[in-house]
Amino acid sequence: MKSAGQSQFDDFLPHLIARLAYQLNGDLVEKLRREGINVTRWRILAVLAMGDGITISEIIDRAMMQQSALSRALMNMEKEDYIRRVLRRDDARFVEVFLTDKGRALFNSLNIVVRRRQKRLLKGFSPQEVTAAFALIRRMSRNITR
Amino acid sequence: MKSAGQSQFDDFLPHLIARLAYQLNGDLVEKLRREGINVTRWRILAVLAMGDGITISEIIDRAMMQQSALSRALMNMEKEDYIRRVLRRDDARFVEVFLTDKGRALFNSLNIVVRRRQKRLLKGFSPQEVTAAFALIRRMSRNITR
DNA sequence: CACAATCATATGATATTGCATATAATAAAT
DNA sequence: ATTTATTATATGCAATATCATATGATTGTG
Repeated sequence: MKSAGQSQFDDFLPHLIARLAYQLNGDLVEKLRREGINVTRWRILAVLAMGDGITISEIIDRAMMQQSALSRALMNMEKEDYIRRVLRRDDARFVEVFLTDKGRALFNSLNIVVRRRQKRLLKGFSPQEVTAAFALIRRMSRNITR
Repeated sequence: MKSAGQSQFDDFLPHLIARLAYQLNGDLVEKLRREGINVTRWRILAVLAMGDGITISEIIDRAMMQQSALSRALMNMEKEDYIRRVLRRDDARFVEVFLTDKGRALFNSLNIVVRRRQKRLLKGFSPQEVTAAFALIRRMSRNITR
């Protein structure tokens, strides 16, 4: 009875994906905790490290979070001097967000460790399999957004 | 500069997976909101629907959440008569959790809708591609847990 | 049998999130 | 030039999550 239930779950792909993301996350959380930050803040750092001076709305798309949560996270991160917010000159509705040196240093120190996760995730995959993995995830992503 | 950053992100598989899970989640949230429940509660219902009478610890594994969060969610769901908790006879450390009729009815009404997501996720996939998709996700899952 | 160790769950304190709505700046319309 | 809409971000408040620790039950040990 129990094993039947379990297999029913394992046949449901959205659940398997959620589980995989959860596992990946748990792995990350441990590392981040030692630095005193959480996944939300890590994502913000990562997004900004790929290119700063972007607006809140742009961060939302890339960091996968809600506007209100982001707004508050940025407020706290600014207090702690990881980022700074600057009103855009020609249109003061926009806030442009920049990494401080402290923020960039934190990103760099974590990124080395975090990048290893991809290798672990793809351990034992042939180059073709790696390519296929990327293609598959992207394809499912597109299926959902449309 | 910005597009380079974006592509750097897109080459990072853990991020793509997190994004896909996030998209799936957002999609789910909309449906659940109409019924007045959240993703946490949905997962609990789903896990129990696969087989009840299980303990908190067993739910944790399957529903992908923390013990303290689960404990509180169950407390609220019991108040609202979706589940009930019963101490295990021979070992009162354990709590066995059961769906009530109300809980089961809610699960059934939502499950029909939610199951369609898998079809959408896999839209345009051949049977072989579906098989490959499951295999891939499971393989990455195993890579992470080890 | 007392006593420590272990296990399963609950809870206090605090932080974070989510929803709804407010504010503030700019664009568009009359 | 006002008024109205729209866009971008912030915020009040309630719900939830997290961390650390407490409680209560059982098992093992001297």
